[in-house]
Amino acid sequence: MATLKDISAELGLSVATVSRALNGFPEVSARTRARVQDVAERLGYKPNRIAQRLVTGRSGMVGFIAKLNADMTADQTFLEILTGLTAALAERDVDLVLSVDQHDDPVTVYERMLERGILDGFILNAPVPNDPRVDFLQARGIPFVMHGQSEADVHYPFYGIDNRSVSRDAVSLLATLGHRRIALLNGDIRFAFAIDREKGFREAISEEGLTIPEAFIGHETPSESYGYTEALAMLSGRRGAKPTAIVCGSTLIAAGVMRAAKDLGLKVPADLSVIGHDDALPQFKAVNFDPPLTVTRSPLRDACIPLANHLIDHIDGGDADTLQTQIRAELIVRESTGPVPKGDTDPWP
Amino acid sequence: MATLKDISAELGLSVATVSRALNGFPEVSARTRARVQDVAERLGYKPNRIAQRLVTGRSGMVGFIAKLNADMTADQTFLEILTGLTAALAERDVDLVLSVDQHDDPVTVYERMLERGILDGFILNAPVPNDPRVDFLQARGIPFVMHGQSEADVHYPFYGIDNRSVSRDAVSLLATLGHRRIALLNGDIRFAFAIDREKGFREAISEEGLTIPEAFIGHETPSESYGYTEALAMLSGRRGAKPTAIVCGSTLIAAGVMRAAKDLGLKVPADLSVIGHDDALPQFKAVNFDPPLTVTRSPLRDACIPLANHLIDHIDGGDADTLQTQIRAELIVRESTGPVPKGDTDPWP
DNA sequence: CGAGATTTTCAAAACGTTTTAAATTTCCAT
DNA sequence: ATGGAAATTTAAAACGTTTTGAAAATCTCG
Repeated sequence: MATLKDISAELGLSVATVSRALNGFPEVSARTRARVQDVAERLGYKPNRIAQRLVTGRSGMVGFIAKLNADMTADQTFLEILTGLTAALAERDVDLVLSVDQHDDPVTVYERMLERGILDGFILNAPVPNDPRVDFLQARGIPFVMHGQSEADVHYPFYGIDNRSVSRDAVSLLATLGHRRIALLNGDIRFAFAIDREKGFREAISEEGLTIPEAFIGHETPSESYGYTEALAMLSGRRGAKPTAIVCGSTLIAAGVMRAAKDLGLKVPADLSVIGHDDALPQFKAVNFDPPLTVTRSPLRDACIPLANHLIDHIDGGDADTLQTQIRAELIVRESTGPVPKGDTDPWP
Repeated sequence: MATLKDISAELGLSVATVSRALNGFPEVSARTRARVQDVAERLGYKPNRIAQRLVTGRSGMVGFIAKLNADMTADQTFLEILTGLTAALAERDVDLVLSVDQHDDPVTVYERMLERGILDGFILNAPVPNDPRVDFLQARGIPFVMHGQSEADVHYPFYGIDNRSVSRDAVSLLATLGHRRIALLNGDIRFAFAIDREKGFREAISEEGLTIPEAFIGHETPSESYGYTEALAMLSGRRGAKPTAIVCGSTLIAAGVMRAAKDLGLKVPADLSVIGHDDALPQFKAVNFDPPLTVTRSPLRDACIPLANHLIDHIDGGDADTLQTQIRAELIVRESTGPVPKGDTDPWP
């Protein structure tokens, strides 16, 4: 591996000048810079990250810790994020150090990774209210970026979608179609995104002058089978009046709901409207549902580039408060939503 | 962060002695060592990896590159390996740098990660015959460990199962049960594991004095739907004589096969015996199949610790030829295999 | 007690980079 | 030419560790 010394020896310059020339410092003459770049190119010089880090305190490496579910599985969304993230970070010459957390204490893994002293920062996802990781990292002054948001007024960089609006848009569409009995099958309520979705849902429901019985709000780790069993329970009439529309926390849940409808002989959207939130995972497409699923959509992959940029900019000294982005998910109306069935326009009893 | 200098200053020793004391060098007196360890403990000293790497040439970081499928997905096995690997590496104080490869050229990502000069080695998986990554890394003298094996006589560390025996054990069991028409639904034949499975399958078949029509050997990226459609084609009689037993490359394929059997009104194992290879993914258990699936079993998770150890030992100078392990998968007979159906004992026509 | 051997400790160099402070060169107006 | 300002380059220090070669301390035994 070629070093600065090799280049400087070749040109009879000092390493300092070579370093400056390569790093675009203004005080090196154009001629010298060109000669240096030439030789650097020819020798295939790449700065040694390790040496750089030792003096600058930066390593060009950030950490990501994947939290496993209780059943020791991780979901596809995690893979999706990982894929996009490594690509986005690579674009800015940053590497990703990964750890998979199988423990219960949320911060010990962060602590352990920090001990080695090789990380410039972290990417966090799936925030919970008053996320302990935030306190931990802020207390130590470690930069991080959050995918999503746990509270309203925070002072760290984040990128995420407006989850309240996700539910509001869904409810608003359904209300416009005349639906009065709208159920919610939400994601795991421990997480901020699900809390916000529920909040937005309740707000929108009451703004539409509607109500929502507690039996028709559910939340659990998204899975097809959760959607199936809950929808079956709701649509069978076992819980009283049946919903005419179900808002789903994910396409996976929506798939289960649609299977339940099918098994009960209900037509979508004639008898039941279904809407889901779509993270746009490549292996599971809402548009291929039968009928194609109406969704609020925000591809996970889209989050990766801003996430990487926010973090790196913050590490580079960027002000946290300016590195906050919240976008609105797109509402895509397909064929799983339709007018409320005639004669089914009563509100919940 | 406490440094060696802090400790040496506190004790009035040189940093050299402190370094030696902490690293277990024999020439430091027991008394001094104890004092040093004491202070190190009290100050929470952790060696700075970056500085260590600069002088030793070791970083304590290894790379893993996940290759995405054509449809941009990655499978659960990848997650499983990642989980086990980060845990096993952490046990020996090594970190995992991850990259997800979305390109076609298999080595460019390795090249890019090497450029940064921060990796001690790589963990490779899913070898193909004459794997180009092997040539590339060997040419550069970069240590690596392979999960699986592509050829018989290799000079790099590896850990994997004997895939020929996987098929042989399956065929042998089925032959003992009287089956004469045994089909194979293998994994993606580009990979060494699938090639070996097919090789072992053909060997065992001919050793049992049987034959195998080409129409009843299939291979594709494992999926439930692949198992379903292929089994449907084979069992419908569309291809001529039907198999009485199907050997599956994965439990996923086996699940599809069993669904096909069910849809055709065939009972397992009365009408059809099914056997699969089980990587023991936590979210998908062969024992929960209906009926419980007979498998050759080798938990992916089990590979992670030896994989990590082989690599680290190799980086530490261990001879590659001694760091090679091949284990035999366990045959677990459950209820998806049974005697050949009476009157169905003819060989393939 | 003292020479020699052994054990223990130390100062300094090294790894490859960035950066500070100082030195040199170049340029411009007198 | 000359003085001084501006532009460019340099030597050296620093980051935190390991390691080399030498020095100091301790032990051994006649």
